[in-house]
Amino acid sequence: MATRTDLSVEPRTPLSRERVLRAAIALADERGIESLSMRKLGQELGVEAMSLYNHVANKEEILNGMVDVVVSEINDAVSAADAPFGDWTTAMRRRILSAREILLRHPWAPGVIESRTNMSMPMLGYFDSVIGLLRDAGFSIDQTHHALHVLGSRILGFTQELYEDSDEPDPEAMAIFIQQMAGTYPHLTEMAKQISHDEATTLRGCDDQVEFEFALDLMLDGLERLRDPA
Amino acid sequence: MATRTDLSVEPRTPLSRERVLRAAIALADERGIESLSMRKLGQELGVEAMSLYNHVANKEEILNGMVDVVVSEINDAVSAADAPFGDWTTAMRRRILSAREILLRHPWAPGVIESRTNMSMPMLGYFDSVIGLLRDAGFSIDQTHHALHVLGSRILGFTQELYEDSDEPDPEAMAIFIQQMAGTYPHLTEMAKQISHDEATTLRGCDDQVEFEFALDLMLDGLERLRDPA
DNA sequence: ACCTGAACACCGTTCAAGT
DNA sequence: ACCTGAACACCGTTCAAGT
Repeated sequence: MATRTDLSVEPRTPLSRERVLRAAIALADERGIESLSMRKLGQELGVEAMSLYNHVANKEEILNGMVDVVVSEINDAVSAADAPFGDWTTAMRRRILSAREILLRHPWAPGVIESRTNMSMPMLGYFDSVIGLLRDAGFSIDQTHHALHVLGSRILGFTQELYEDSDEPDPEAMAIFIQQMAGTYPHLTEMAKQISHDEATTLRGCDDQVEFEFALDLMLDGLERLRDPA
Repeated sequence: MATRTDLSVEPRTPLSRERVLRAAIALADERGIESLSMRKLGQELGVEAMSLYNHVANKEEILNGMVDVVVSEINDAVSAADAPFGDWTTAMRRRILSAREILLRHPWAPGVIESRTNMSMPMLGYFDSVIGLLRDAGFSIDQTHHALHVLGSRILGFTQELYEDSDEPDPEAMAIFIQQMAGTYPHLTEMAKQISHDEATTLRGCDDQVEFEFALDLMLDGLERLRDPA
């Protein structure tokens, strides 16, 4: 009982670049990106921090690798959901929303993606297919370039969250805030009042998914108008 | 010559919260936000790092304060440029572009703003006036809320830069890249080719100001259509 | 070939001690 | 009231030494 008999099956899986990346992603998913240090990652793998350097050059390369794994996941998802018919807006819409689904499972990814300075192959592949979709729809190269800037990070399924609503709605604190700030920030309080009123139905400050799709559709509409000038 | 006579004028200006923040902003502007450590900031002020804690609670509060200074700068600029006539799109356009002008002088600001978790008074004031502008233009509260999500960080004058083009254009490396990647990423190379061709005129990969304004105008058009449905 | 311990140069921050 | 030195608990990373 005290000793494992079948040593050949689980003989302390050897370290590898892939295993390091998988562990890093799991750690960031579960405990947040700020918990990802070389020492803690080593600990998670039952190894000293210094051993990691046998498989990755440095922490920066771990972050690069983590992004690549996630973007590859996105590439697989969108190419699986590829349908060769329908207009380009619905194709783009579906693609972006499935990218978003994946990124929602990796809350650290947007920040890390943003901090990368070099394009990796999975990322190049993703953008190449997005550009292809727009070109096939009839956009000129210039228009396609503009479209990428319009959609921005939304192409990958995320947007900059200016002050994400705190996890706790805390209607009482909100009520106090509204009362105190009514004089100083009349327009803001008016809006906060309505949002906290709607809260009964949506349970949160605002429904991020709804807002994401609203903004996405507005941009796709604007681009569609650009493509085929009346 | 060796001794300063007029000691009363520059008798080693006493430390203060304001002086700490000003030095922090100057340091981040000149040497990048990654150079902003308590020890280096103290050094810049001719003081030990630990002295800073007499004027700010911790580094987090320094970052909060830096953002507040910059956002106050934006508030001053937009209220100075306030004109009570013209349609809402031109008013919003001017406001956002002058915010952008200020943020371009503080390259660290977008990242730090994004990492804040609490709204400060200057930030609340800025958003209140943006909301007021939209409400006065006739948008409903819901529409105004959507508009904020559509514009996102663009309201403050910046957007997430997915891979900012490296500072050095390096046309030779670009040519090699294009040749190597042509088979794998056909659409991307087609676009890169055109961009590096235009480079003669624009001197950079792409003109960020032009792209920012293009995206902004597309969004303002989309919102305007929403406000007054035909 | 892979893993380790000790060490280095950095962090933010606390605290008792100085003036 | 303000500043300081020493110290603590953390970082990423190097390197000589182990097996």
